[in-house]
Amino acid sequence: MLDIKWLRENPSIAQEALKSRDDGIDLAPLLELERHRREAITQAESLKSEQNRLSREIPELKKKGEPVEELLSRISEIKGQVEEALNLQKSLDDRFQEMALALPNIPHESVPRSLRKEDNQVVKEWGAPPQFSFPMRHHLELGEILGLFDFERGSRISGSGFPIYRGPLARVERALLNFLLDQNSDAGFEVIGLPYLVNRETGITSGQLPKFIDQMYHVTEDDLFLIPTAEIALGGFHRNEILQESDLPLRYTAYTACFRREAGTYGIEERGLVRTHQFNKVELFSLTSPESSYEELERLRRQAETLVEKLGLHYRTTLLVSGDLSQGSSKTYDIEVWLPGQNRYYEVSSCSNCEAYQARRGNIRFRRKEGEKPEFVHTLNGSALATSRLMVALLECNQREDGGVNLPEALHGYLGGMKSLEPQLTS
RNA sequence: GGAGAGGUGGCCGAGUGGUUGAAGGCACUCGCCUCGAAAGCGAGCAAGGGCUUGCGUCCUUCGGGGGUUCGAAUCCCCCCCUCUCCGCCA
Repeated sequence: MLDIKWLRENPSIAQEALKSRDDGIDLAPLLELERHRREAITQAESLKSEQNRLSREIPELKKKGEPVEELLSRISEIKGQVEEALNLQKSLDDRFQEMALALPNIPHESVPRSLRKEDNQVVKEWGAPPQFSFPMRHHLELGEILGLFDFERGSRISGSGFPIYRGPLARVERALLNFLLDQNSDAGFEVIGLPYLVNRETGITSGQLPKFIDQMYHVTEDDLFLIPTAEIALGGFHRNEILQESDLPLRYTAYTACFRREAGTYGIEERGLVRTHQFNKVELFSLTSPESSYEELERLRRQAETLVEKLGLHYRTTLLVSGDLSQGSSKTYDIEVWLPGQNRYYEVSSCSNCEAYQARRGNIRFRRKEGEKPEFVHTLNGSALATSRLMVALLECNQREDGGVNLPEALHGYLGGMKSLEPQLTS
């Protein structure tokens, strides 16, 4: 949600900024509707005020023992008008809310303006793509050799896109999750355990609802939604709160399973673990004052990069152009690891500053000083990290000629001495 | 799922139809007092929104939504949440 007052006062700046994200956005109807809405409010409130004033005269007349019939008929007359005005206001307001909730955030000034994701800027590269002196294997092949996946039974019990990890890989993922949480915790992020199902209001807070409802698994019986990322649940964590300035920044990290319907996406080039309906992810989430949120964004990015570095994976960091930003973000860095099997980089982390976009939707505020007006906080989120693609990278990048895979040193302590995945001798 | 109790301002807590946005207390802010502080005394202290250059003024809000009424924190209905007991269950 954007600041409607700001929008009203800076229509051309806003329009231009939004066009840089999506050509199709036209603010004019929204602003027009907003004007009508305010007129309707003024009208309804002045009528209501009159009704209230007349009502207050009744006890006085009664006290004096004078008749109230005439006054009552005047009131009932005005009541009809009040009701009519309120209905108009309500319908304008509903339409306005609907349009306003659909608007994406304004890109930060440091974000390159372009609608083409090919224009995303690589701002950092670390390490180099692995070179193989033998025929490189796709992670599915390695999985076959090492007995790591069971896609068939995964689809038997759930459907396609619900992979099953077996044997050592299941343990490697657990090691990864623990490693990631420990690292984040050491970096000052509070580890919290979250619900995976959230209510509608929480979905709206993060910007996921109402627009992307078709991408979420929806439990209609209870009107709950399976989270596509822990960010959604974390965004709702402080909903409707007024925090103290001294509370900020608040830093959280959480592991959750993530659920995405991925409606409309094709999976042919993304066989295996690259795109699935359910995956595991550790998330970072910060709430800060407006003036420190961009500093915080760099912190999140740095934290995520450090994790990839400790795992020894080649990556690059890109600054997304305006047209590639997600709904709520003002500025986003993607961290992408190289997947030899796909012959391209794939996102393992996305770090975004949503500024006040989510805070406004979820009414998350803070007060600088006793007696001062509350202000909206800024919220930031970053994956640190998503494990399925990480595991693809670990498998494909660290493979040996015999099909075995060496595991990074950072995980050894979490694996009870296991340092590699070895080809099975029996089948 | 069944029975009961409850949900009021940053917190505690009064309030069963009429200037109650809400007594009282705590916390907080300012002033007096004091060398200074505490105590004491006095004053202030909800959020959102409309109109207004401003002073200000009006509207909404006592878990959420509907209803009754000229008027609802107070009465009625539905829902949500918390607590206790029972049932069921990882």
